[in-house]
Amino acid sequence: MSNVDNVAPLFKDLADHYVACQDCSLYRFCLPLGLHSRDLQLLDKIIKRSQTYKRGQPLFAAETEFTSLYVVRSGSFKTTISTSNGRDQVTGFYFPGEFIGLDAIHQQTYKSNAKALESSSVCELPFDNLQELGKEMPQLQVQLLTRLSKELAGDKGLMLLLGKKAADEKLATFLLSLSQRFKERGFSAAEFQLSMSRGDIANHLGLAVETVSRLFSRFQDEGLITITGKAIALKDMEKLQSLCE
Amino acid sequence: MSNVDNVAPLFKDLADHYVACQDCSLYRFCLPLGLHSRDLQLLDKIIKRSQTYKRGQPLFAAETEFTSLYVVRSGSFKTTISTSNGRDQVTGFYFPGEFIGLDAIHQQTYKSNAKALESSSVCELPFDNLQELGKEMPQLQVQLLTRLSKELAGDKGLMLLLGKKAADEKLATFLLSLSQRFKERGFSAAEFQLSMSRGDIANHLGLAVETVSRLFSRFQDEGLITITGKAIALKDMEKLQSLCE
DNA sequence: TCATATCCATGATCTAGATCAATTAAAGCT
DNA sequence: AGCTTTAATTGATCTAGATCATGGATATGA
Repeated sequence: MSNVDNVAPLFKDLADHYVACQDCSLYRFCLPLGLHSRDLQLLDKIIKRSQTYKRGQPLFAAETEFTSLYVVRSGSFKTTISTSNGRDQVTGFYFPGEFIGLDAIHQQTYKSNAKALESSSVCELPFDNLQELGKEMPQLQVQLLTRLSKELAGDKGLMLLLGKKAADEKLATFLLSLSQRFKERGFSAAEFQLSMSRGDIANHLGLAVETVSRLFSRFQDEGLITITGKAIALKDMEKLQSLCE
Repeated sequence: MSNVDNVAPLFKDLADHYVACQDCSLYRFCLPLGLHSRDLQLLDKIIKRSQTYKRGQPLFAAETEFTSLYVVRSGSFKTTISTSNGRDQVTGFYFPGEFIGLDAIHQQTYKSNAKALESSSVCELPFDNLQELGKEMPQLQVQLLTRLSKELAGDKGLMLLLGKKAADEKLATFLLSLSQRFKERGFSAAEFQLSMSRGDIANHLGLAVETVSRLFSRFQDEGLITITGKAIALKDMEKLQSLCE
């Protein structure tokens, strides 16, 4: 997640320093929520925090062995799945506190590709260790279940978007979803950086790049947004909202 | 799930008689898989098995309080979500052994509508009881997690379908997905009844009814299938497969 | 059993958004 | 700093599939 000058950089140091769960600014979005202090320390021990990823670097690849879940610590990622003939679909964008890899549990194989969109870091949760811990920590299992359920609900919403919405409704819905997630994390809901390319946005929404580009221009002409490169400001949230239906 | 004459009716009596989990023909698809006999009996006790639903009857409605997960025992269901202005998207079809309501866990509110497509029955799993049980039965939690993960992976596949596939690819993919699920359940992979309407299929695939109707006719002309009303036979699986990409 | 509603098939037409094409603007690299 | 590659914008054209329209087939129900 990129910063905007006028916004408090809540997460800026996460990539650089070791931060225990209990001191982490992501605590309230994250897995440990609701765990007792003792349990939290046990969880803390199994988390690998070393990794950082550069723009474009893969976190994992489809069809490789599932070993770990990941939680974004800083930056952002995208996931994609592919047809056998090479077309692919961006299935999600992931920001600090969000889980990546949940759809790999059932077959013990990653089904998606995950790539960093900018310089990013993650907490790695080796799944076997997590399950061991879960046996003595029902609360942890509940958290995991809740996370999975939340992603599932989000994906149903995306199915509605992909199946039933017009291009402008899709883009408006997408922008407000980003806005909401930035807001929850203490960033400005109105101004932020798009860490993903126009192509990624288009792909994710089931549109052509050109359509997204034209819509950005049109939205700007209509006073809904201002956009310069990757920097976007939402100027008329109400109208954007009404566009989502 | 409807029957076809030449197929062994594995599940035919489930709606009529009480069947304990350990005697249930769905056992190997279902939640109890891997539980010890003692645990199985405990699970068995919290399951409500009374309900049957007629064609069109709701199992639950969106925006109502989440109380239970459901597993289809016989028949089939569809789930839908709606935009505020009344358009809706069929998010899934559910057959015996499949879970309904998993996306409601995180907000304790059903997000979707679930409706029976034919005379159907379910096992109701009150979620609070299930969680109580989960505290002493890690294996149960693992099963739940796995189920959620599987549905999540399926939905990512649907996103690929909705976002990137052409109409004929969508329909072929859909038919083979049904075929696969029938096969897993001991029914014919080649001949089955479509319990859902053309409209439901079209909606689910992000198409117009007319397009689905035309495609069924075209597939029949091309010798890929034969279809008479709700009865369909897949005549050329290889070609259908190659259409999916 | 007949009536009425819903579902399905097929043809004719239209359009949102894809594709093609050319230009400009940013990012990376050495 | 300049060179090369990739990303983004904008315009012109095309097309897959939506929409509109009609008639036939299947259910539902008094």
